[in-house]
Amino acid sequence: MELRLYDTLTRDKRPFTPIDPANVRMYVCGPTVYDFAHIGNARPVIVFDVLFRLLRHLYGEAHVKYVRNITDVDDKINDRAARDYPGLPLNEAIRKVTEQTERQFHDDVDALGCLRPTVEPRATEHIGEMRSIIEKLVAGGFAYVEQDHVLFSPSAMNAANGVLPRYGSLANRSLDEMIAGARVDVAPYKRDATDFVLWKPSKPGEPSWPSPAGIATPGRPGWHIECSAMSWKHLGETFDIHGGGIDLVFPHHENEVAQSCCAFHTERMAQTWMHNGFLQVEGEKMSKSLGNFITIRELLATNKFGGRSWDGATLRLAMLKTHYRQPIDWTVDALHEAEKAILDWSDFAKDATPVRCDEVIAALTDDLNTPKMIAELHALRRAGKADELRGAMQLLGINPVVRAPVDLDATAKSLIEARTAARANKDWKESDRIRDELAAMGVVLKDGKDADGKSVTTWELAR
RNA sequence: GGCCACGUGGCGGAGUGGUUACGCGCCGGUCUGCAAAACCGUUUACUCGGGUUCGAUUCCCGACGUGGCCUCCA
Repeated sequence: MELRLYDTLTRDKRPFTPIDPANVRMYVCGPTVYDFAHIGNARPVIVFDVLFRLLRHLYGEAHVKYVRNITDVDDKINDRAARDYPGLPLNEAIRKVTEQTERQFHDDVDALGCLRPTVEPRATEHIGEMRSIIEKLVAGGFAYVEQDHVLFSPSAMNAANGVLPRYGSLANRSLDEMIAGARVDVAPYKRDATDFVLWKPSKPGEPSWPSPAGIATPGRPGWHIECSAMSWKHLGETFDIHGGGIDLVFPHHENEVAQSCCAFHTERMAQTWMHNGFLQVEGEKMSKSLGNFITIRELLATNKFGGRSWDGATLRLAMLKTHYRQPIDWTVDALHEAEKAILDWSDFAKDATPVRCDEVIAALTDDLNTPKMIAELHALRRAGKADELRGAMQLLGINPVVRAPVDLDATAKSLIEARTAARANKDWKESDRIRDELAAMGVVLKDGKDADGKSVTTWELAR
């Protein structure tokens, strides 16, 4: 089965051919660990988890390496640490913040049914690789030292001959366009407005490491260099797939390409660039100021969104209802719809034996067409193919939702008995009154018949 | 201002140069004492204006609208 993926760089969908089918390599930009991940953060995590699962299915579990970094050096982390642990030395406080946030992140994405990546490297454990790349860039004439900063020069990159890509090719804009569009003052240590920071000096008390390029003052890395360093360490100079949110295309991924290709003299950093679209909440951009900011944890464990909590599988299916490159509108209605399907499938396939389903896989191989895939799941349900449905759910990480068995209190039980008696006497008025009373208590009755045609009443709790 | 993406039936959301998406909802039916649940069935679409074509929702141009990037951001 041929896998086709859309590449942001070439802006077309084409057959995916791994550099080495025995070692398919994917890198995805992961979280900056300073606070709970929000539902927008969950989108790339889920989307690329589905791709990871598909690649494992196509090439074998042992032949796919998925790297998702953890950014644990950042101003936001420093601010958070100083705020939350004012009594501690900054470095100690930072470690508390990053360790705790990393745990929370893992708990959340586990609940969403995501597999752990093969490697989750931390930025602070790859400072040596970052320094090494920076040294190569300075030696190659692509970067320069100024006021204890090391800066990358896109114009030097574009002036160089050879195999290098043109700076701006991923973001599809020229250097001139970037200069024209720049709306911030150019820092005094920059030669050109488009130069970006590879390394910067640390203020006293901030995390710091020995600086590269002969700089005496200890410093810390710029934002973009970590991904070049970690992908190099764990995947090599070039690899197959690089993913992330579409907002990362510029400047983050453009700069990664510049760093890696110039350091290693390569034509491409990744063979395929994949970017998921943005998420809105109830038709509006999610923001703290609008009051619609929502974390994964709040969806899973509080009543903040839609007045109730939601299963991880419901959130996952709701996320996959929209193709990953489209913008998605995160709504309560969509969650209700996803939950209806999850509960129905879970019950329908609860005793099934998972078997593979080629139609579902075929939908995914078309650039992760998850809406088509979901249509195939509905088709399996309609056709009564429980084993295939169960197998497809398993492959996709959609874990069946099983409600913990609950018991009714004595009052409700006696009411049900009283109603059964009333029905036996054809006292419909009393029967309906009791049914309404139970409904008000949140107990929904279902009248049916057993195999012998005898009247049977079952119940369930309303949600 | 520059660049990019998108605009499908009541709603969500795929896809295609000529044929059923799918789901939710609505409506109808079966079932039921009546409902609910369940099952079955029906219904409605391709922003607007040009162009290419035997034929366009699908390709091209333009308009309008929405969103994103250009600054930290999934």
